[in-house]
Formats: sequence, C-alpha cells, structure tokens
Amino acid sequence: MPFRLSTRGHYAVLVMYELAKAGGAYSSLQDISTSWSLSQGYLEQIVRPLREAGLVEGKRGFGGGYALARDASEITVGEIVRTVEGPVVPVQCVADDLHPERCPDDCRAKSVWQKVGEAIDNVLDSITLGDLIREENQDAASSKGDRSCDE
Amino acid sequence: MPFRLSTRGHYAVLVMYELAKAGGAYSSLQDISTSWSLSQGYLEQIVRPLREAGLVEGKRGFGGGYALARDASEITVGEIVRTVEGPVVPVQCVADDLHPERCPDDCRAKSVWQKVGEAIDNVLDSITLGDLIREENQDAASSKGDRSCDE
DNA sequence: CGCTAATCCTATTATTATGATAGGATTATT
DNA sequence: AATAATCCTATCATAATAATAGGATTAGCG
Repeated sequence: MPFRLSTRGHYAVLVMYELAKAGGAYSSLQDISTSWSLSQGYLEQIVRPLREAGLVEGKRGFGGGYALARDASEITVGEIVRTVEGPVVPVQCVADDLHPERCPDDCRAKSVWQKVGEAIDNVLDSITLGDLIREENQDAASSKGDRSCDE
Repeated sequence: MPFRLSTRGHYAVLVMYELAKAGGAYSSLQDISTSWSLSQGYLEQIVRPLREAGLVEGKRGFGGGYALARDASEITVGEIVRTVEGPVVPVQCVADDLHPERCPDDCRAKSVWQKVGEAIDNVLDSITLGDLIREENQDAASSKGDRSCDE
C-alpha cells in the first residue's frame, strides 16, 4: 500500500547481507539465489548498480562471485536502497529540483512529504550491514530453537 | 522509486485540505476536480473510504457535497493516508501478523522496515489539516507574489 | 588447451498495481 | 420536473514491477 519498498530494494539488502556474512570471500549469485529461491537473473540486474556504485566487487570465472567493496560497518542500508531504487521521494514534487513540473495539487502538503522522506532516510542511514549482523547474532544467542518469521 | 505515495493518498490529502479550507460548508467534488484538473470519478473512489471511516460527511442533491466530519485540527494526515491506502508497511512481512507468509529473505532486515514504518507514521500522525492551513497562511503572509512549486 | 563456473550485458515478456473511464442509480434542492 | 450532486459497480488503459531468455566475456582447473 503506501510507502512500499519494492523487491529490488528488499533483495538488494538481502544480497548485501549475505555478502557481509561471507566476510571477504566471494559469494556467487547462483548460491544466493538458489538458497533463497530467487531468480538469479533478477538478482544480477539488482547487483549491477551496486557494483557500478562501488559497493561490491565482482570477480568473474570459476570461484568468482561478489564481495563487499568496503567493511560491513561502512555500508548503510540507505546507500543500498537508494543505489538500486533511486532517491527517497514520497511524491514527485519533492524531487523536482531539476525537472520542475506542476504537481497535481500545487504542492499543498509538500512540507509533509519532505519530512517523511527525511525521516525514512534518517532511519535507513543509521543502520549498517554490520548492525544487522550483530543483531542476528544477539537474536540467536537470546532465543533457542526455530523462530517463525512473524513473531 | 522507493517508499512512494500513490496518487490516491496524495489526492486524498488534497481533497481533505480543500474541505478544511471550506470550513463547515459543503464542497462538491466537481468543483474540486475541475479546479485541479483531476478526474471526478477517481476522486469519488478515493473519498468513499474517507466517508466510510467517518472522516467526511457527504450530502446528496443540489447544493450538496462533502464536508469534514470533525474539526480540521482533529484530523491527521496519517489518518487520511492510511484510510485510503491501508497501513504503512514498507515490506510485506512487517504486516503479516494475520497472514503469515514466508518472506523471500526470511525477514533478515525486518527490524529496519519496522523502524521505517514507525518513522513514517510518526511524521504523518504529527501533522493535522489545521497545521497545513496555518502553514499556508504563514507562507502567504511572509512572501509576496507567486511562488513556483519547487523552490 | 578445453571445460566449466561465474560475471556481465541486452532485450523481451508476463504480471500486477495504478490510474482512470463509463454508466448508471439514488437523493435533495430549486 | 429538472438539475446537481452523491453513491455504486464494473471495466479498461497504462505504467511499473518482476522475471525470463539468450548470449558474451572472463577466469580457474584438469
């Protein structure tokens, strides 16, 4: 419904998370896609901008794959999401510094959408891949056995 | 791109804003749609849930239209957006308390999306229609002449 | 050297969500 | 009675999303 993240950003964070867990080693998209039952071709399209932005490094050929280009603690979720999906702009007029178009409502509530965008960016930029890994380790330590996805 | 608000929510806020400006008087969707060059039929679909949720009251027949059911200072942007678009859930698994489905990433970054959702709701719930009107009055008082949409 | 496993690249297609249209039924005012 | 409005349902058009297909390139390994 409103303010949805598409699977591009969702999957991008997952892939980066997996690369972070692998440390410096190269992980292939084939491994990641099969282990999560996702389309490898689709992941390739998603990883491409991450490579072009310098967040990951690709290594071709046998034994190749992708690895983080920086330390996991130096990569925020915000960088990942914005790299694959573009800037966070809840409604068009907030972004139209370069392409000013008339908004359908003459920007009546522009201040609201600006604040929303900033709030989203603040959250996304405050969390690094390192934080996510640390969080998972704590979860594993503090709870025994399987935990369902939604509780 | 990511975290976009669709025109449903955007237009809903516009309509509510116009009703707020009209005070207690009934405004017809025909007037609003023609003055903003929007589709009247589309606005009707959007206003319907607002009426069913008790945010506006419709009056049929000649001289009819819609009016706010409460004072503008008692209606938040968050209420409006959630009423026409549903709850703010950036990714599915955050919402799946009732319909638990396996997320494609096993909720690896669920905490992130939850925080994003809460941040959005906080902003939206902190702003009322009354605030928006007051804001516009201040803008009008503090600046002379026309102002473009994007500066 | 040839085989294989991987990235890398481009184009096309399928699916879904969004945005909008169409046509009418009902209600109240003039 | 005429009109102006809400109210209701169904359908359609468009765009964005998600995925597929097919290949070209590169690197390791026997």
